[in-house]
Amino acid sequence: MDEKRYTSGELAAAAGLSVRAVQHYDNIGLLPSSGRTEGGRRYYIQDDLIRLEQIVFYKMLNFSLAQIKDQLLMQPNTVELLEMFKTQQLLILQKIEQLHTSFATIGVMSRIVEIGKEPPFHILLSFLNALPMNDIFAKAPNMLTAEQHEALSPYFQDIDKIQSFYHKWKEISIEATVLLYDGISPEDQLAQNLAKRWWDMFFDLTGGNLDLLEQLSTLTLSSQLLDKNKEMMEATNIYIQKASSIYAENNKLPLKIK
Amino acid sequence: MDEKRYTSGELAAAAGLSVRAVQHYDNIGLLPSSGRTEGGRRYYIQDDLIRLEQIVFYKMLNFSLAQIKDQLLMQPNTVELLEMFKTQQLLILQKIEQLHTSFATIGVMSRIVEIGKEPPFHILLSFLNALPMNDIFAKAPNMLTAEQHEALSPYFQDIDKIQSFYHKWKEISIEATVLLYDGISPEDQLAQNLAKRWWDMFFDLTGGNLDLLEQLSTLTLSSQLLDKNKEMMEATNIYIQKASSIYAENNKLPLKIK
DNA sequence: TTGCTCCTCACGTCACGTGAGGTGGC
DNA sequence: TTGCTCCTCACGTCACGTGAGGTGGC
Repeated sequence: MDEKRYTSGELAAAAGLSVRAVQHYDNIGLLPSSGRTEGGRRYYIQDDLIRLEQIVFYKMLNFSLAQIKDQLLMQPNTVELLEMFKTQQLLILQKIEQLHTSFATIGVMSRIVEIGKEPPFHILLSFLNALPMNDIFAKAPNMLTAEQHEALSPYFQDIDKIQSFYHKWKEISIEATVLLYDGISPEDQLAQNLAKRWWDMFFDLTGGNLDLLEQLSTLTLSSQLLDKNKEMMEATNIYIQKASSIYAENNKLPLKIK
Repeated sequence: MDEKRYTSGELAAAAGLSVRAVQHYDNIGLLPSSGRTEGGRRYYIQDDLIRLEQIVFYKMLNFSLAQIKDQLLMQPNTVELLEMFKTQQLLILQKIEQLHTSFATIGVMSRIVEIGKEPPFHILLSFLNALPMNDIFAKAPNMLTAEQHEALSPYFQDIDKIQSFYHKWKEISIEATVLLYDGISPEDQLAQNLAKRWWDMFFDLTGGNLDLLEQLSTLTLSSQLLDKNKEMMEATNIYIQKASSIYAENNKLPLKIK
């Protein structure tokens, strides 16, 4: 009894791919056809379709064809598989962080262009280079003092919360850098708007727990940076601290910053 | 008086690129050298460095070299520029969403592999295909009833909150689909754990405002899908509703779901 | 004169898309 | 016999990296 046979077109349709892609997978040995007809056409069987579905699935998880072929479909043991998954997740988080930085920076650019100013490319570029592009999730603990870490850990459980916090932190810092190099005073309304967002960011993280805010407001995420970039980060941090202090006083926030 | 001249190596170092990249930009006309020495070597002037910094900056914002050359550096007017920025931000959000889906799905895979099960590739793949891959930010309003929209809008101001909500929704839905096709009852502890996360997700969004939870819990994000995929989404939604109802009863949550 | 920098081909990367020109299979 | 599917080259995509073999410039 014969098994059901598929042409490459049928296989492609079933998996949502192009015929060309299926041919490509045959060529690189990722999904060899089960044989050829007398006329030289590829045919596939049921097992091939199952393998193809696994290929497509792993592709959607951002694995390369080489990884799929040589590692994922080679019956790895559980430990190896989990290892690959973890590595892949870290890579994905890093890409997400970069994209978020781009997103925020474009937002800043938009606001600059809207008010008819020339964007300070050099400053913005320095800032982007100064950002710790490595993932904050692995590094975050190293950026905090032990005291801060203890105070914060209950709020850093939820990965989305950390991300949200870090994204806001990045966005506010970029804008602060621009204001600073524009010679805008920390007392200016523009800086005070930033200061409000700064406080909101912390309120949001702690759910309004005031006890932690003083502790937290000393948080700076400058890590191992080039000296030149470090200087710029420091200057930005100081600027934000100043603006935040002024905001806290004016709005009688029940806390103070050194 | 001569201007300061840079060799391609100096320019590359100043911008953090390779010499090869600078040569490439010359070749494609993105950054033509200001001239050649008698020996045939490229040289650049101060203006070239400024242009290069703009190029590098836009590259970090995920624009292509072609876009940078033909659109961004061609002195576009404000409207055109803002248009490009907006488009780019949308593209970035879409990429982020895809990456988040991959991240969550790998998490689900890890948990399946950890308990020694065979991953249900076919099911997972169908689920991924059923997800509205287009950006939810443009589409979100269409997925809600007018009533839901009114109730939710105060909570959808913060883009990070929407993202966080959507990511959790995706993750829980994937896991629910797996449980469902594994024949696990909604009363099972595994499903009840999911139900807890489901409620937590809503509590988190509304900040604990109970009035909205009933309204919200009817939320389903199935949009324009293929019929086959729609069926699977519906089944998953019903499964989650069941598990959530049971959870609400058992834990005496002050609300009920139809 | 000795290193070091920079030069120009030209192929490789990654996952196919896109013709061109030909033919199998119902 | 007529369409439609599938076949094999082979080049194109994107932003360079990486040699190979040669030479400018201090």
